Amino acid sequence: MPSESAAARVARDLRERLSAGLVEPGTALSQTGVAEEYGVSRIPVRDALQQLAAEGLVELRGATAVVTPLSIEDLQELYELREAVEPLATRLAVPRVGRAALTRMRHLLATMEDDATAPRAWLEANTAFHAEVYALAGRPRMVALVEQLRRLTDRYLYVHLDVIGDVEHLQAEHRAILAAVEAGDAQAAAELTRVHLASSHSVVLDHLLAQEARGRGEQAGG
Amino acid sequence: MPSESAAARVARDLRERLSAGLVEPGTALSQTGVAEEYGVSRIPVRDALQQLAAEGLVELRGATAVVTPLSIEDLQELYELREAVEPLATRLAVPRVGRAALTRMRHLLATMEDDATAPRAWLEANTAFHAEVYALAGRPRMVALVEQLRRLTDRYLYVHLDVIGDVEHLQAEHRAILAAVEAGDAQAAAELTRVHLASSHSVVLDHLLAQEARGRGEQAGG
DNA sequence: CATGTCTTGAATGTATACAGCACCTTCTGA
DNA sequence: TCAGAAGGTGCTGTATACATTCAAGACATG
Repeated sequence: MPSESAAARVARDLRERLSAGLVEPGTALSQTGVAEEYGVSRIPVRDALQQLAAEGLVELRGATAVVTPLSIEDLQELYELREAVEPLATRLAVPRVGRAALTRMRHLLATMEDDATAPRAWLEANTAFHAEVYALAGRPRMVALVEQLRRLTDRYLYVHLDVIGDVEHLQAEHRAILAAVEAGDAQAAAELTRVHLASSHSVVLDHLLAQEARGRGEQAGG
Repeated sequence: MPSESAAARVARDLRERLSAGLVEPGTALSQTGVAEEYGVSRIPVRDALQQLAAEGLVELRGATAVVTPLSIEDLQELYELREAVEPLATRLAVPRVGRAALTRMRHLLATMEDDATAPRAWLEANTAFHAEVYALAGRPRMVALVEQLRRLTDRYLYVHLDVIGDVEHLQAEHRAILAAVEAGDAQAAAELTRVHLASSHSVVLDHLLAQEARGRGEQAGG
């Protein structure tokens, strides 16, 4: 057995590809096809797909696994859940945030504010910035849930990669969150996190709606 | 293929047994052993265990799956999550609650208040009572999460089955929730749900602590 | 030309088979 | 008697093989 099982390898790679939106939502992932693609048998693929299904990245429609479709309702629900859980995780974590985490957060903030940072790197820094706080909540299930929800929303973000990093008020919110965390004000940090999530939701939703309207326009015009 | 796959059957049965606390937490569930027990091969068992691991009922410690241990910290975290999500689901669902659901809820309330109801039946009615509301939230992911969290907390409840149904203020809270739902007051219903969860948490925690103290006493005395 | 049926193919669910690893037992030597 | 090594036993991960089911397409028929 290699250092990592084939199932884990397939799951990790597929998870990355799916949350980065590299596979069209609605695509059927046949066990046979995935197995051939990764050069393994169907058993580890079954394991991987099962896990991804549990994480919500694929749906088991009857027998076959299909990449979970994107929808405005789903996006809404995901952000509702995040707005419920992430402020809570923030509130629990703030009293435990130490010097080292704050240093790393400042670094990540600087990376995000650097115009030279590519959109994809911006998104990764953004994820890491928030994860720094959550990791200190000492709530393993909560952290796992937050990561899972973030991966699911990432699929919506990657569609609009070009614009997300440019939204100035998101950056301002990051600075405000960091300030509250530094001040040890858990309640404020939690509320700022909630507002920040609402902002993100609104940014993505706006672009999604605009895109949809554009799509309809083209359809009607062409 | 039978009407239901072997993997689904094993998963459903194991899930039931685990959330009912019929298997000692910490027990290792070997694929081979479970396979023999259900008279199937290891492949469907792998699928089932994988799914249960994703639901948090078992932990994959290295290679083997062990029944997730119970702990006061875990109970705390589970209730923190439930208190974050269930009031939200309630708030979203209340405007959609119709006549039929209210009737069923009244029935379930009567069942719970009937002294002839056995503890286990009480717990099932309790679950169904709350599920009536959540199901109408129109949030599939949220509902799945709530069910998952409830199953995980059930493991703690079943340990103290004999006392849960006797706590009068839990019954009173149910009546209050039903009243708020009937009145269409989403905000009140949500807040009452949060309080109700805090009550449940406290009831279970008290008994868990008492049991632990008793255990220590016996250990010290014997 | 539309429609129903049959056939063929592919994909899944599952069983069996094999290889590697870990832990435990046991035996040997000091 | 105790420490250490050798063997065995049981587990997992994975590949291969087979039965079953579902779907699509071809063909006959009204």
